[in-house]
Amino acid sequence: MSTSSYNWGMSDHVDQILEQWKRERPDLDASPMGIVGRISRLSRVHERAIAETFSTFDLGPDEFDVLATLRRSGSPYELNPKHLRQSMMITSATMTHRLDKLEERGLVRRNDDPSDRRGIIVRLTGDGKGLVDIALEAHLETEARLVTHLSQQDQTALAHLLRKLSTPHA
Amino acid sequence: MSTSSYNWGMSDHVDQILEQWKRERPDLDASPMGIVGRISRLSRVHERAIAETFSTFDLGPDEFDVLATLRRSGSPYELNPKHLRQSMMITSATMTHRLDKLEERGLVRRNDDPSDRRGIIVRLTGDGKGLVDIALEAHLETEARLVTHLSQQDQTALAHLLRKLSTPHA
DNA sequence: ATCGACTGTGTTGATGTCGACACATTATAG
DNA sequence: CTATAATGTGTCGACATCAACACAGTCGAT
Repeated sequence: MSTSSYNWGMSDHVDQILEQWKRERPDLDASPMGIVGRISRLSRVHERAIAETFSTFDLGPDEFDVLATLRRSGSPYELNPKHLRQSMMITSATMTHRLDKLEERGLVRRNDDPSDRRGIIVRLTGDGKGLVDIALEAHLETEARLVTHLSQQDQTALAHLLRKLSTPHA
Repeated sequence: MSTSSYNWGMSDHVDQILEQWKRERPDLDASPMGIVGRISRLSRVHERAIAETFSTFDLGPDEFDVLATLRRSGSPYELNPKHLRQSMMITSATMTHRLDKLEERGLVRRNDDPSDRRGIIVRLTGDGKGLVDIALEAHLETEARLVTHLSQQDQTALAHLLRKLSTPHA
């Protein structure tokens, strides 16, 4: 049982699931799992590979997300927690915790927001910028490796379809 | 800032990220994010919608996964924890915890494995089967809703490309 | 038949995440 | 201007998950 390591190129784990449902619940159409299920599963696989890359830099994917969001926002690498939260779809509790850890390590700093006394502004430090800049290169190499076995055309087509799926109000 | 609600059908969140990297790190090719990043993000969005559906049945997606794996394995709805773990890519600690909860609620039962005294066999109870059978229908409706704005052709093409991406040894 | 390596399950401690709430500040309605 | 609602950040308690380890049972080489 569990033909997990044998794969002759046509059937993946999700295909097996679809076949099982077809047999057990032929009254239902499980085809959406062909998309949703694979996305969920791929996401888990990718996250592990990515986490391994970041472990080289003593970073978690979560921490990298914060640093990278600040980095790509451009100089002076400042954003408020609300923007960061919305960008990465996490709650305020999680963001507070992440920022605490990053601030302890000197990778970001929290400063007062001059325009709103409730708010703060998170700023990438020099150390933070240096770390994210090198981690980013390793990260992109990992991501490239995860998709290399697709042809360039397939990669383009897949990205296009995923973008369509991401925008319900098309 | 955050043109989040403005969307004329071409640009999504990941596109904005790609543009930012292009500006800040033009030396790097961030295009793999067009696939990996979207998969990660879609997975989070989907998981929330799916979790909401299951909450109707006082189930988490994690618990449903166990019940559904047993259900679709067919009568007598028995699998060992190792098979379940491999199928859903979690550790033994997590599986033990999930089974504890499901067993407390009377949805599964742990029995001795007659062929291996180390092992056990997890069996779906009548209650468990009843619950998973109705939860499955609601779940599939949710999943169908998540992909309906793609044409049938796009859905087929996307599923096909995702399967390719899922099988590195093609 | 025996000894060592491996396997299946469970335990423990740590961590990341969330929901619900708290507090101060800002925005809005009258 | 004042009262009320909304907002930005943080705190607290609960929970799912993981890595590392523990232990009993099985397998395999000799």
